[in-house]
Amino acid sequence: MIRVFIVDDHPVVIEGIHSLLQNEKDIAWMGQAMNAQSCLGFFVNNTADVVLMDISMPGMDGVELCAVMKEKYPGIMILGLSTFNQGLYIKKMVENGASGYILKNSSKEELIKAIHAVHEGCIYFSGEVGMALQEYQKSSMTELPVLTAREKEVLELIAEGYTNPQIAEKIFLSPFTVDSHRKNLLAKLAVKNTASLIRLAVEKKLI
Amino acid sequence: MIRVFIVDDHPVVIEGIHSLLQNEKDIAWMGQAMNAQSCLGFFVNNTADVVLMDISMPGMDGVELCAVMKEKYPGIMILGLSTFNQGLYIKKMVENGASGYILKNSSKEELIKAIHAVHEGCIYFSGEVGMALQEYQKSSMTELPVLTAREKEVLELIAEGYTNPQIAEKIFLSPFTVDSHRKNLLAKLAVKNTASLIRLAVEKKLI
DNA sequence: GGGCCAATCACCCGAAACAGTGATTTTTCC
DNA sequence: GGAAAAATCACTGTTTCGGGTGATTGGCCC
Repeated sequence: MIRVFIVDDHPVVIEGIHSLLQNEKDIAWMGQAMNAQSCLGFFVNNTADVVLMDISMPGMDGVELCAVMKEKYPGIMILGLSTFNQGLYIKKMVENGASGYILKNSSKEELIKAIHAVHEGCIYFSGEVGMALQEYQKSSMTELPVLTAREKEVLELIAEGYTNPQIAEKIFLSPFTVDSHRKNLLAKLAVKNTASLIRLAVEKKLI
Repeated sequence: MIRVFIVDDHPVVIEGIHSLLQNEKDIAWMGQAMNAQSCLGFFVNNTADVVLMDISMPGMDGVELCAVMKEKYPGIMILGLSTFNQGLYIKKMVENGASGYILKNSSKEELIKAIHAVHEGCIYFSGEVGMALQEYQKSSMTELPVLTAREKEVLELIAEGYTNPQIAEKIFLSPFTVDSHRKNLLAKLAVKNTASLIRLAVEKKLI
């Protein structure tokens, strides 16, 4: 028996999902909340196995609530719920501990499949969500100028916190040369200083 | 009918999975490869729906091969395969386009469930793998000193590439004050310069 | 009300980064 | 074998960073 709780600020969604689930024999409806506070209030004296959580809510949003819930009750599995199919939100939700993510217009089958998968400890994204997530991952890595081997090497060392003279010593080059590579990196990646260089490098997974 | 291909350098694993799948009516065994080159060779004249891919192989490893395959044949779904249950590898594999990941000691049911999910475009991680991935995410965010609101604000602006004087102007402070916050950031996060500061900040998702 | 700490501002100094310019050698590729 | 790209080194400024040191104010907690 899987005990399910839902947090969503739209009564229509709560009702809709409630009715989709009410005839399922292995799913028990534990209740609902319309905002983060009342959700946290519920779990003081109660519990559940799986929480369906809207990603956008007034006050504390789903992403934050997810982190708080997982901190307090690591055993409760969270399934993200949203009308939007956007990679960024999905990723954030998962980084904060959600085990899956489905769209509000999912079919009954998809919903139930997701609840079961999440309850078993699996991580699950339904078809369209999975696609969106992969598209998002891909989009964050395209359109990058090609860096040479030396440039990558220098970039790595800069990211590790070494200065030009230290890098020069480490890879047996003149500090002038290291400085040249550094300037080329700034130019190629179109950034103006070390801070934005490293940020870009980490975000685009160059290092 | 789901056409399945496998890449793994261990004949035992290939045999084992082949025998697990051979009685499945909706799964067609397309063939196998024992390294990246022969896998790429196969797909020049053939195709498949789902590729089971070992993560560690001699020569080009699964993570790289995954990226290449997805680049050339975006429609082919890739399911990572490994004996190790390590968050880092799983994450890398998914960042490179894999749609799921299972352990080599998975049960027949898990294997088939994963193949179906991946074929439908879903992203799927079986229970223990899902746990490992979440543990890994969590571990990358712990043990951080608490930053004050101002420090976070300054950190964000540094990461955007602004210098101390520019930041001072932007948030109406003395450049000296901004510099103080900056030095506090370096001290609190125990890093020696802007490069490592920004790297840490991005990796720990402070910005 | 006394202690704590965030937030603010101030100065000095040496080291590092950044901008600009130019040059030579080695590798790579057609 | 010759052009293009990468890799190397060099010098000169100016700006920014980072280390050290210290001070004042105001809010918060017990």
